[in-house]
Amino acid sequence: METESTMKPKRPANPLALAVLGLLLEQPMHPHAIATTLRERELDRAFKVTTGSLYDVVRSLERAGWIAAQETARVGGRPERTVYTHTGQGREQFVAWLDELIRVPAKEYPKFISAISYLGALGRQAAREALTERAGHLAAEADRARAAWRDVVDAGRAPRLFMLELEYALRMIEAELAWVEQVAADIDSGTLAWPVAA
Amino acid sequence: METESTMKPKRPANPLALAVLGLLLEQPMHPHAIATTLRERELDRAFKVTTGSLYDVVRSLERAGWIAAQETARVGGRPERTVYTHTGQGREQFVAWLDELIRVPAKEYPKFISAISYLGALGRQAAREALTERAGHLAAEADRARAAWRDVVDAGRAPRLFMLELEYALRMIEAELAWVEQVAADIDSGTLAWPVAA
DNA sequence: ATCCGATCAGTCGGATCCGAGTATGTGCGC
DNA sequence: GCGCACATACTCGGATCCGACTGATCGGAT
Repeated sequence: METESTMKPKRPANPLALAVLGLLLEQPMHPHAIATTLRERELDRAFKVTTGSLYDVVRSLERAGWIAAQETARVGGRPERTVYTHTGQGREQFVAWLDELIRVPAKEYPKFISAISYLGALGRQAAREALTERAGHLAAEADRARAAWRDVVDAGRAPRLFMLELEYALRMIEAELAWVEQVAADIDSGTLAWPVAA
Repeated sequence: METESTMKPKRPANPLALAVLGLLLEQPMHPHAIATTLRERELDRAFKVTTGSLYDVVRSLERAGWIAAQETARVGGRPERTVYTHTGQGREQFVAWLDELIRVPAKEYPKFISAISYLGALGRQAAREALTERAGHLAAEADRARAAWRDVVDAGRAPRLFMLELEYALRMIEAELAWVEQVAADIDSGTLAWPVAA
C-alpha cells in the first residue's frame, strides 16, 4: 500500500510534453498557440503534433504540477482560451528529462526493423524490388534534408545548433540508405543466400 | 454515408500483429505460445511483446478475418487455450503489409530527435557530458550486437538472411555513435557555436 | 506428504492516443 | 451586403495499449 506522498508522479510518457514545456519556458501560451508555433518552427518534424494529444498532454502536465493555468479568457464568441505558464518544478523537470533522453538511448521499435525480421517471406525477387524502391525514397528524402540544411545554415539564417536535429536525421537516413543498397546489391550478386523457397 | 461493404477494414496498426501473422503462417498456435516463441527467437528485439497488447492484437486480427480461432481446449484446470490459424486472406495481407513496410519509409519519431531539438536548453557543458555518456552506451550496445552477430553467423549457426535485422540495427547504432561523437568533439573544439546563454 | 517457486494462460481496467467533429469569427471577391 | 473559404479554439468518444493481477498446475527439495 502506497500513500499519496510516497508515490512519485512519474513524468509524462509522450515526448510532445517536452515540446510543450520547451515553449512554455519561453512564454505563456494557450494550447492552440502552442500547436501553431510548433508547426511554424517545423518542430512537427520531431514531435507528433495532433490536437487531441496536445490537450491531453497539457492536462497531464498540469496534474503533475509542471505547468499551471494562468488565466482563461474569451475573445468574442469563440471557445475560451486557457493560457498556461511553466512552474519552477516544470523548469527543473524539463532539464532533467532532456538530460536523460540524451544520456541513455531509449529502446525503440522502428517499423522497418519489424519488416526486415520477415524479409525472407517476401521472396528473393520481391525483396530486391521493394528494397530498391525504398532506396529511391530514402535518396529523395536525403536530398530534401540536405537542401533544407544548406538553405538555412549556409545562408547564415540560423546557427547550426538549431539544425542539429535535421543533421542527425540526415545522417541516419544516409546510413539506412547505404545498408539498403548494400543488401539489394548482395541479393543481385547472389552473395546473400536465400535459404527459403522463393 | 458508407455502407459496411464499401469501407475497407484497414489493417492493424500494431506491428506486433505482423509478428503474430508471421508465426501463424508456420503453424497454428495459441497466444501464450506465440509470446514465448517470439521471445525464444529473440524477435522481441524487433517487436514490443506485451501480453496485454498481444491478446488485443489477436482479437483485432480475428475481427479482420486474417486469422481464425481453430479450437479452444482446456488441459487440466488451467485457463482455456484458443488456438488460431491464419486464413487465406491473412497470408495475402501479410505479404502485402510486409511489402509496403519495406517499400515506403514510415515517418517515425525517435525520442532522441525530440531531445536534440532542445539541446540548446541544456547548456554547453551539460550537453557535452550527456552526449559523451550516450556515446558510451552506444559503443557498448554496438559491441554486444557485433558479438551476437559473430556468434551466430560466423559460426554458421544461421544464414545471414535471418540476422539482417541485427545487422541493420548495428549499422544504425554505429551511425548514431559517429554523429554523437562528432558533435561532442565540436562542442569541445568550439566549432559548434552556442548562441544561448550557458 | 507438502511447501515453494516457476510456468502456464489469460483477464481487466486505467491511461493514452488521436481523428473527426463543433461552432464561431474574419476577410474577400463580386 | 452576401456567400464561402479559411482560421480559431477546443471537445468528444472510440480504439488501443499495457502493467498488474488472477489462479491453477507442475517439479523438486525438504
